[in-house]
Amino acid sequence: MTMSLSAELWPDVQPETARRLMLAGVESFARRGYHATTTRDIASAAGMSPAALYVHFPSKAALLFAISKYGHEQTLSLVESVVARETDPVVRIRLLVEDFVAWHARRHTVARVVQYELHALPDEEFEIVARLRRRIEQVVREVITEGAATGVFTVGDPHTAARAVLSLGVDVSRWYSERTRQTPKKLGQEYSELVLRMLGTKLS
Amino acid sequence: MTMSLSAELWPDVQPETARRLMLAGVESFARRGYHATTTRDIASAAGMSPAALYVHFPSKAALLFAISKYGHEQTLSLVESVVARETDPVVRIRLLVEDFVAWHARRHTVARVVQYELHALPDEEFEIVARLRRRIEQVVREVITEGAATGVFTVGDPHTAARAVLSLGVDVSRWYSERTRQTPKKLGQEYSELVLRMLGTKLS
DNA sequence: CACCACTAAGCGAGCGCTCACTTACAATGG
DNA sequence: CCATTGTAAGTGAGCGCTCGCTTAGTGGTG
Repeated sequence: MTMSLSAELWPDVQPETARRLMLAGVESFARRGYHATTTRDIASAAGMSPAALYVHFPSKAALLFAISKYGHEQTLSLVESVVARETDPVVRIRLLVEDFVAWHARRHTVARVVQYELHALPDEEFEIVARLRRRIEQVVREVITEGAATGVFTVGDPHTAARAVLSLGVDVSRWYSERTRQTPKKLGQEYSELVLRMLGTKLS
Repeated sequence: MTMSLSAELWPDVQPETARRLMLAGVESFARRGYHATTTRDIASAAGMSPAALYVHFPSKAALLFAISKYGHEQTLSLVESVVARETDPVVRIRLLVEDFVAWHARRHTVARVVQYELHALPDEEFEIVARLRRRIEQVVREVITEGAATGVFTVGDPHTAARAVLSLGVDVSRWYSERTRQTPKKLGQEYSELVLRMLGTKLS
């Protein structure tokens, strides 16, 4: 069974038209940026009239927020689920980077909007996604801090190391494209090796 | 002797008014993004009337191009000068990362525009800065490839490793701010250690 | 006086968004 | 079983406003 991309990305958004608008929004925002895309762009990419957007979303910014919030929740739960099912810091970091990087490659269009368009959000909505971002960073930092405490990691400052790890993942969405000759999964594995070495681990 | 920030950033741009406009542009573009800033924003930040911009630049896009081209040339020459004065791959990478990261921290406002607003450029201008970017990436890749050949680096794919190194540097401009409790120089040194470990070097 | 940097005023285009209206369809009741 | 009513989803037209940029004119300088 195959399902539409929009249904795969946002399974619990209803109706399908709203999902199509989100998909059109993601693609436009990723290509041209939020401020350079017009509501007419989005609507016509979704095969509808300009006014149709406002049946499902109160504003253009609300559409961006829906995309951004959903994307941040997805990456947070991805990170949290690794921490929930593993305990060894080395394994945690390996799987965490594998999944985080693979997601930013496979979903690079969504990820680009999530990572680089959040400043276009109104203050209140921005604060909500900023909280989610802080939680993601905190999880990574705590794993590194714990590994440093037990001696499996050797890092100067866990804060800086966590920043570096996340930078590597986030930035994948900036340069990755369909033409990249490396699958998301493979890239995630390669990056997790780089990160583990960066954190001063002996590769097992 | 102190000199204005704009004169420090663009010593050979004349007259001073043009530099002030570039500085105002950098600050506006970095804060709100290219498409969200208006020519009125820029002009009033430079203490002039909206029309004054067009005395010195033919368009808003041309102002962005001037900023972007200058910034790319600066980072390229930074990278090339390290390669010109050192030969050991380990030393080259260390200094290269130190300088690249420190620049992206100290000049994070300019760097933000350079790294994240280039898609707003018209096709022709975009192609010019894209060429500069490819040269930067090429230099880094070649240093890593050479180090891998002589055995001082151990990396799976030099292409991926080069991407990772640049990602770390570029992304600094996204999160670094005046309030960051680490000087650009210190950050560069810490990052260069992370990178050397990432590339499989024994720290000397 | 000629020149040049700069301004005040404003033009045409296109923006986000709204409004009056139509359509498709499900529920209700005699 | 059909006529009636209510509702959600969508359209075409266009409003009020702001955008990038232009034009006509001004004041200071050599």
